Amino acid sequence: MARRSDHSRDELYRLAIDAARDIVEADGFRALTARNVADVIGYSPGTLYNLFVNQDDMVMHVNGRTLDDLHDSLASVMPTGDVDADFALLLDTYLVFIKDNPGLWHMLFNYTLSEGHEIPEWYGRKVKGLLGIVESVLSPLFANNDGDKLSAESRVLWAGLHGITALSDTGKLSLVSGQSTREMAQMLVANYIAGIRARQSVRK
Amino acid sequence: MARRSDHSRDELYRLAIDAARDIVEADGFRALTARNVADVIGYSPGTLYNLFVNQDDMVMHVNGRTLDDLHDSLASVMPTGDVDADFALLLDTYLVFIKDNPGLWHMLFNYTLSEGHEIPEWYGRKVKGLLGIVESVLSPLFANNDGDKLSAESRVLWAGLHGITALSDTGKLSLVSGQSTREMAQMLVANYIAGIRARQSVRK
DNA sequence: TATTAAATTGAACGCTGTTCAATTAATGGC
DNA sequence: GCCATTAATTGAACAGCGTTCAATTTAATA
Repeated sequence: MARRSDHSRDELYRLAIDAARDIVEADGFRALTARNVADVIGYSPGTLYNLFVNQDDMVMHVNGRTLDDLHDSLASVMPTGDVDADFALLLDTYLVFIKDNPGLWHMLFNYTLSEGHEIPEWYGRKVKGLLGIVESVLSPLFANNDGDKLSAESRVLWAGLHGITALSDTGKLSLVSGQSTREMAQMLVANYIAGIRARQSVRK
Repeated sequence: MARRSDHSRDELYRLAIDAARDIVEADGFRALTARNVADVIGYSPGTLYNLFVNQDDMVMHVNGRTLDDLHDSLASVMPTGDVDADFALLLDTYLVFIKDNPGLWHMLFNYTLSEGHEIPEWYGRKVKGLLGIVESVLSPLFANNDGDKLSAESRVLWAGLHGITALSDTGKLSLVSGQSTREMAQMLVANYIAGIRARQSVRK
């Protein structure tokens, strides 16, 4: 059989992405197979290869959507200028997003492209968008002409936070002690921001 | 055929782990299949299931070995009491280890257990050993009776560093700007330690 | 209406993890 | 030295995977 007109190409794309997201949230990203997605949307596996070049590509598109959603979440935080309070809220918003989308968040950072495949350019753009939010919260710490420093510090703090959430998520931090992910993240933020301020006033 | 006496069980275990390590370094952890390992050591795939309960278990054992090697590397750093200098050296030693064992390090943090499988207890013990090294370097910052604080701060800083190395490794940080992984890690360490000191002297 | 072009399928290929009956060799007891 | 037992090893088999592609069918075009 061939050439059904049940859905346009765009509709099909959306169907596939939505099905993929459901599968990932329900059963983890190891269950995200072409046959599973095809079953859910009522098409054959081969059809998916009209939409995506391969599995890596499909995962990247799902991850891209997750980055968009995360951006929307974080963008709801309106900076007041109080860096500590603003960042605390940003952090909690992030942690809520993780709690609400554990499977998708896990795939976002734990699916690894097969050898030789590079992260697409549009993906980097989405990451930059996220970093922009972090920068907007951190910006009161820096002079207006210090944009380079601002973005560098933002990236480092963002990456540092990722380390805590990532290791907690995968259980690779031996979280035997009583401290929660949130507490650890708050410690990192507090010390890091205090460190920025301290090193600025010393002006070495 | 059966019951060759070419190797003892322990020898076989070592053969398998070594072969697995070679495969991972050569072709990435996606190439770490039972058949590939079996081919290298000259046994059949089934034999591997006498040594390991399944693929997850085998990967965990390879990762355990990597943690041991990393521990040995980092343990070569002898703390002088100068926290900044000691930690800088510790960091560089870590980065050298990553550079020398990119495939194994990548698998250590990017292989994810299949749904339902937990990280084994002995794995957590090895991680604790690593954290002990970090603590020994950071300890001059804290009073002798503040062991809890020391280990908490050590874990946070260690996790933060992991975020930077992990995101750099997978290209998920949009490293467009000029700063290298090393520079970012140094920023994190510098600010974090400065933050600890600053917040201690303020004693809020 | 005839022709072209696009979409869809399902079978096929080679790979994967894993299991297990069958086979063989080392071991322990006599 | 022989026999029964036990343990190790195999390879075939199963179900699943990503991916390709000839064949088919329909929509769009002329």
